[in-house]
Parts: sequence; C-alpha cells; structure tokens
Amino acid sequence: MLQLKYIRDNKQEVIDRLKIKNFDASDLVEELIKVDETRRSAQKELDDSLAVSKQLSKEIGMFFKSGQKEKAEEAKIKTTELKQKAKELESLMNNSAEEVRRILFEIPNLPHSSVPAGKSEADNEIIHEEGEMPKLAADAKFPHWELTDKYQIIDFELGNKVTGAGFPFYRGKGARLQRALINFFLDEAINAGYIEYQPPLLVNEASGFGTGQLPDKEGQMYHDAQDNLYLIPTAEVPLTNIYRDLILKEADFPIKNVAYSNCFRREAGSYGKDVRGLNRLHQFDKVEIVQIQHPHKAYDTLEEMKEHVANLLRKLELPFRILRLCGGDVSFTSALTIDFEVFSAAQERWLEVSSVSNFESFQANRMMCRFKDKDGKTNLVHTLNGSALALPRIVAALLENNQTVEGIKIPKALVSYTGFDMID
RNA sequence: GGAGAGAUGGCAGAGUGGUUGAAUGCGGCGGUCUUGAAAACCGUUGACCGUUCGCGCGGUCCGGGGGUUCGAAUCCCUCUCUCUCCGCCA
Repeated sequence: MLQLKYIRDNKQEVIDRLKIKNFDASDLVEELIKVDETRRSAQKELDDSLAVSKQLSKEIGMFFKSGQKEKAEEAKIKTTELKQKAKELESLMNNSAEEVRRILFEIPNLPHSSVPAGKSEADNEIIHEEGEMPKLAADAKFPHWELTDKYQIIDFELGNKVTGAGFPFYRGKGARLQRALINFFLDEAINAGYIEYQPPLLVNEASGFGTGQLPDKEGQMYHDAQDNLYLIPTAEVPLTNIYRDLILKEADFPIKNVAYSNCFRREAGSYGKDVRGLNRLHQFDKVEIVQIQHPHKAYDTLEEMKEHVANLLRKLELPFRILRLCGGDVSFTSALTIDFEVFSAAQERWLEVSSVSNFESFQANRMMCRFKDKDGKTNLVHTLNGSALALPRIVAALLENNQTVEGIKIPKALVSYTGFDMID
C-alpha cells in the first residue's frame, strides 16, 4: 500500500500517475484525505484529554500517599468525566483509522515513469527479442499435449482422475526433466549469489496480506478453512514475508533469496486454448528469486534480475522476448513489471514464463519491513521478485521446439541434469 | 487428539495495581586505552501516531481484543500463538 503521507503531500501526482494504470483514484483520494483529517483531529483531542487525566491520576496517587483523602476524591470525579469523553474520541479515532486503511488497500501501487499507457496485454511494449525461431518439419510439428502422450511423459487424464483438471502426473523422463530443470534453475541462482530456501507451502493470513494476495485476490488461492491457511500461489509469499515486521540494517542489502516450490492457483475464470495442456495448471513448479534492496538500488537490481532470467533462457536455447507491461497489465502491487515470453513452435504462440517486478515500497509498507539508514532513520525497503523460472511452459516450449522424428532433444546445458539427451 | 505451562524491548530475562517505556545481562552504537585489534572501563541505545520550520512537547504500545480501577505489564474474561508431557505418525 502507498504511504498515507505521500498521498497527502502529492495528491494530484498520485491521481495522475494512477491514470496510467487506468485507475481513477480521485474519489478515493478525496475521501482518504477527509477521513484522515477526522482521525487526526480526534487524536489530537484525545491526546490532550488523556494527558490531563493521566496527570490527575498521578496526583491522586500522591494525595493518597500523603493522606489527603478529600482532595483525592475530588480529583476522582474529574477523571471520571474525562474518561467518558475519551471513550467517544477513541472510537471516533479508531473508526477513522480503520476507514483510512480500508481506502489505502483499494489504491494500487504507482506505476514507474517508464510504464507505457495501455489497456491490455496487447499494449505491452516489446523491449527485446532474442534467439532463433525454430523451423519444424511438417512431420514433426505436434503440440506438446500430443508429444506428452506419445512419449508417455505427462499424464493429464490420470490427473483428472485422481485430482481434477490442471493437476497432471509427470512420469518417467517427464518427471526427470522436471527434476533436472528445478536443479538447474536453483544452481544458476545459487551461483548468482542467492541463498536457497525451502519455504512452507501454506501460509497464514498475515503473510497473504503482506505480499498483497489478500484481501483482493482471495479467490485465486486455495484456502484451508479449518486452519485458516492458504496454499501459496508462488514462493514469493513465504520468501518475502520472512522480512515482515523487521527493521534491517543497511549492511544487510542486498538480500537475495531463491526457492523452489509448488505453486497452487485456482485460476477461476480461465478457459479455452489458454488452459490446454501445460499452458495453465492449478499446481505447477517454479523457482522464484526475491530481493530486498535499498530504495536507491532497486532498479539496478531489477536489471540484474532481468539479466539472470535472460541467461537461463539462453542456456536453454529458447527463443524469447522481453516485454515491459503497460499500465493496464501491471499488477495492483507492482510499480514496474517485465515479462519474459518463449516461443512455442507448434502452438505458434508466445508463452509467458517469467515475470520480474519491482514493488518499490508497496509490499514493504504492508509488511512493515524497514531499514535503518546511516543517520539512524527508519525507511521502507524495496522488494523485488521474479520467476526464474516457471516450469510448465518451459517444458511445453522445450518439447515443441526440440521435437524431431527420432524424439525430443534435450538442450546441452540440461543434459548433465537429466542424465539423457533425448526423450524417445 | 488429551493434559499442563507460557507469551515483556534486537536477544536473554526481572518485574504481581501508583512518576515503569519498563531492572539486569548480552548484542548494537560512541568514546577512553592501544601502532592496530582484543580485553577492560565510561557513556549511549525501542517502535508508532499527533503537533512544531526545528529544539521540543503530547499520546499509544509489555501476543490480539474486551473488562475492573481515579490509575494495569501487573487483577478478570476471551481469542491467537508457542513450548512441555502423553497418544498417533512421515
């Protein structure tokens, strides 16, 4: 969430910048400022009144000690009156404070100045394109869902039977390919200086709230009502929430964490060709990188993370492009997001395999994650994360792009991880 | 699942109704000493909100919420979480 003080001081700027995200904040901002004023004046009055009764209480204590009972009784009456007034002021203050928070939750993060205007993904800006587009022979041009059947490496039907759509079984070389990719991605991250974590796959409400999944995206997460825990949609949630309610030291920067995890997404409302085969699953595997950084260095870090992801795709020999998301496509919590898409040759479409974002202080403000600067002042940290990488669509592209009549070729960089160079 | 214990500052750990935001130790920061470091010694060291140009001043916070009282870290209720023992079990 945005900082209240920033909105107060830069009202028009906030409204203008949010227009890039196609978000009309004018009414919310007006209301926010009004309610905040109520809160502040209530607090001022309350504080003054508490100061008086606090002083009186101390005096009563002294009167009792020195045996001046009558004076004590007199003061008691006064404090009782003050108490009633304080109660009313307190509830006014609390109600306004709650209202302020409610409004703040509804206001998205401000987009970075480089975010292009636009309504939908069609308006995203392609900033880089790289790699050779595969040319498939006519007798070897099958979508991955046919290849997985042919080589019996992923069983969607079995998943339907045991769980439901979107929960496939990986089998034989399919399972080993998964394991190889996970290890490859983790090793690459560790070599780049990230600390590996194995996080919990279920998180509590406070964590879901900290990274911004709650309250608005509640329907996208699987929820265990009995224990009030949520299955993580990404390792970003546990990995970032490590730092909830902490005050870090400047020397701690940069914090670089990586985790492999299963990710669970309800994907309510998805349909059609988007969900065919591996294109969209309810459970999938992902290696996620997270950085906590000094505000001044956050955008350099974003570049570094972008380069890390690009290198993974180069090593996997997949043609890819990088997009800067437009205002309409950048998420609620993000200031700037860069997507990576790989070309999947048989489907002949670009598949999103990574999303790298800078949240600036938006998550940090929700999580109360701060650091002490050189002058001893506390400031909010900046948080960033990115997929490095999400597996299913990588597998889809690998299968489709590398298919031959003899079988599916494994890219060189992966062979030492898979232990085989061909799926046949 | 059953029984019990507990939740205090970055950490450890006192405090059972009256200037207690909270003893003490550790850690952190500054200094003395030292060629430098360590040790020792001295000093300092919470967060949030409001107010002020600033110094400052006021308020809140001892797991969360509610209550008793003129006054609560301290008493009562309630919720959550953690730990220990038993049971079950990878």
